[in-house]
Formats: sequence, structure tokens, C-alpha cells
Amino acid sequence: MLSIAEENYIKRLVYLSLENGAGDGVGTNELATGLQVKPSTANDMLKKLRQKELIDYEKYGKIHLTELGTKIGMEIIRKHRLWETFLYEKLEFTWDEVHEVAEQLEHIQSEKLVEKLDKFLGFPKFDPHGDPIPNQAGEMQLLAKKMLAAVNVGEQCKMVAVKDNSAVFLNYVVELGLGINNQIEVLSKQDFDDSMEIRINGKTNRVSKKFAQNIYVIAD
Amino acid sequence: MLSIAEENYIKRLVYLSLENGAGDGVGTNELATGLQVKPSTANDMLKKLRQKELIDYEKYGKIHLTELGTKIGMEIIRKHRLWETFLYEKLEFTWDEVHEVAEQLEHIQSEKLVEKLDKFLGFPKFDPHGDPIPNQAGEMQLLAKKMLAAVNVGEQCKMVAVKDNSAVFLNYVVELGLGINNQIEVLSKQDFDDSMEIRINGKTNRVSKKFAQNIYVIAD
DNA sequence: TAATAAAGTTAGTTTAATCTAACTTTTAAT
DNA sequence: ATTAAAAGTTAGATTAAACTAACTTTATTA
Ligand SMILES: [Mn+2]
Ligand SMILES: [Mn+2]
Ligand SMILES: [Mn+2]
Ligand SMILES: [Mn+2]
Repeated sequence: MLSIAEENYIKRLVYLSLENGAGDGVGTNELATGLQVKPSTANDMLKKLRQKELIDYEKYGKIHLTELGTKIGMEIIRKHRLWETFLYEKLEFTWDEVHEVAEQLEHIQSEKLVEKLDKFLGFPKFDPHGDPIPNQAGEMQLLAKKMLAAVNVGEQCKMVAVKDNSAVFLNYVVELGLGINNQIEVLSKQDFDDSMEIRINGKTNRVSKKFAQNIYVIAD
Repeated sequence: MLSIAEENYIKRLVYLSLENGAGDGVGTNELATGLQVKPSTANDMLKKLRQKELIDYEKYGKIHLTELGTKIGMEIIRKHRLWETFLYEKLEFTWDEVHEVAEQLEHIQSEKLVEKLDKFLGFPKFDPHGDPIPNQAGEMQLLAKKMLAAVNVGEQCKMVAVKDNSAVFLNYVVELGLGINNQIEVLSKQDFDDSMEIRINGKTNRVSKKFAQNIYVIAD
């Protein structure tokens, strides 16, 4: 059984592995930054995770999750997203509040709890942020989504997820009248700073490049 | 904010204080035994809890929770019993399964979560074992219950709670066809070993003294 | 009341997870 | 091809929570 610290390292490795893409592996400093610890701390943990056969890793090399490590990581992400869905759907939490509490709940150890919770929620496929929920086998439904920043002027799209999960970002999204499954039309782009004008439910707003890089959409 | 270890010490102190009764205080060894640690370990923690003003305690003296310590302890018990109720009422857990998972869930830190959970469950007054759930102020509805072992021959009573929460005991209770709110009639008592014959829904069974000391009833 | 037992404390050790400071290896730039 | 910067590692220290072994205090009992 893994400690909460070990679980957090594994989870972070899953995210960084996905970000870095196919087989590239993850660096020690990158991992440390993601977990807000010093590289030396991460380095110590890497030895432990290797010992437990959760990662492939050799001195000065890149970190790769083993099959076992990936499986365990997906289970943690499954729990996190199921709990977020529970808080949002059943307990009236807002989507900017769920992440913080799910960070704690994801470490509760009980297989039965996860499966019963999944059933209770009606086997949801996506969490409140539009992120796919892995099934019991660790598989999840990936949408062919792209960033709002990549949508061309004049095109319509539909928001399916957010990248940033921070309360400050999510509250801004709500302030703009935007939510999952809402339509967005890109009216113009400013070459100078890559800001764009978008129309949401008839209302027009100018948003920054940074903003547009944190909204996921699909063509519509 | 308290660590999980600290919370477990406080919770155990609440239970032992209640058991020992009014103002008697709790001993170091007793506390250590309850938490399955060595007395020296408990002793170290006592210094920390005193430092944090959660207990009154001096060398070789008895341990007393402060008002703050009691308040925090009741909050943990409130969370434990609310989670047990959630698992039982909403997720189809059986009453012998809920305690173990609630031992983990009781340490989740989120006031909002507790209050929303309470509301979601319809502000329950008792958990699946018949134990009263403290309200937000830390108060709970105490029943004037007594042990089945104390019921006289020929009398009827109603089971309101169990003392032992272990799966092995709870499964035995179910096997006997017994549950919360069931009527029990005491048919006879054996002076030799204090075993008794009881009738539950028309069926007669002989139960041991130990058993009868773990069932709480009220007159009926 | 003196001896013995029980209860409680202290000192020193261990493990997990973190840190800082110093060092080594790899990568990037001149 | 050197050199400087970035990335990664090692050594040693710290903190929390546990332990064992030895000691002290309090309670019990002969
Ligand atoms: Mn989240
Ligand atoms: Mn999410
Ligand atoms: Mn319980
Ligand atoms: Mn209970």
C-alpha cells in the first residue's frame, strides 16, 4: 500500500507523462516543481518508486512509469474525478471548490467505495471540468479537443473542458457566462498579443491568449 | 490544523473520558492501549497536545480534554458517524463495513463538506450502529439506554444500538435476525454463566453474557 | 510500613518525507 | 571544443511518529 506522498508522486508522473507525450519520459526537476518540493526530495522518492517497480529510472535518465505505476496512477485520477463529480452533482459544490477537497478524498483506500460511488453517480464519463473519468480498467474516453486559442476567426466551437483548475480561473470563466457545453464563436484575433473577441450566448468579450489556452473546445 | 495522528489521539480521549465518567480523566497506558501504541509514544503525544492546549495534563497526572479539545473531538466523531450513515444509506454498504472506511473519511478537512453531507443525508440523528450523531455545536441526543444484560427476565425491550463495532460481532447480530429497533424479550437467565434466552421475532436463541453486554436497549 | 507491582516518563534509535549546501553530469552556447 | 548553464545527485540535518530499554513515581498488598 502506497503512502499519500507516494500516490501524489505517481499521479503527477501520469500528468507529466501525458503532457510530455509518447515515451519522452519526465525529468526530476519538472516533477519536483509540479509537486512543490525540491529536486533532492523528488530524487529520494524516485529511488523508492523504482524499488517498488512503479517507475523505470536510472541515474541522470528520464522517468517512465511502469505498467503497474500507470495503473495505480489512473486509479488515483479515477477516484479524484469521481469525488469531484460527487461533490458537484450531489452536494451542491461549485466547480471551483471541488478540486481541493478531491485532493484529499482521492487517497481514501477502499475499492468497494470507489465502485459503489461510481454506481451511485450513474457511471459518469466526465467530471465537472470536462475531464474524462477512467473506468475500472483505467481507460477513459478521450475527446479530440483543441485549445480555444487554436480556433480560427469566424468559426464556432463548443467548450468541453478547462485546463487550469484553479478557483481564480474558474470564477473568471463563470463571470464571462461560460460553462461546459456552451457555444463559442471566435469573432476576431489580435495579432499583437493573440487576444481574441469571442461571442458567448450573444454577449461579446475580449479574452487573452492565456485565457484561450486554458479552454478546451471541439468543432461545432 | 491537526495531523491524522493527533486527531486519533483526541478522538480516543473523548471515548475514554466518556467511559471513565465525569471528571475522572484518562491514563497514559489506557490511551496507549486504545490506540495500539506504546505508552512512551502516547506520552510524547501528550506533551504536544498540551502544548496545543487541547488537554490539561501534568506529569504522572490524569489527562483531561480542554473545552477546545472536546470540541475538536466531537467534530471528528460527527464526521465519522455522518460518513458511516452515508455509506450505509446511500452506497449500500452493510453496517459491518462502514466503520473501517469512516476511520479514513473522518480525517477529511472541509467544513463545507461536512455540512453539505449532513444536509444531503437529511440531518440524521443516529448512525447505522445506533450511535448519536453530534450536531454542528457538538451536542448529541443521548438515549437513556441500558445493556441487554441488565434487562430482567420476562421484560420486553427494543434494541437501539450496539457497543462493539467489529465485523465479527455485527455479523453475528445479523445472523440472529437482530437489528436496530427490533424487539427483544428476555425469556430466562442462567445464573451459572449469565447467559440468557431471548426471543427475536418469534425465534428463540441463547446468547452469552459477553453478547448481552454489547447490545444496547431501551424499555419497551 | 516496606516491598512489589503497576503506571508513567525519559533517553536514545528508526523511518518517511522534507530541507540546504555542495557536488557531478548533461546540455547548450559561444 | 571549451565553457557556462541547467539538470540531477549526494551528504547531512530536521521533524513527526513510532519503537525499546531503562528509569521514576504512584498504587497495592502482604
Ligand atoms: Mn481536480
Ligand atoms: Mn477535474
Ligand atoms: Mn464507527
Ligand atoms: Mn458507528
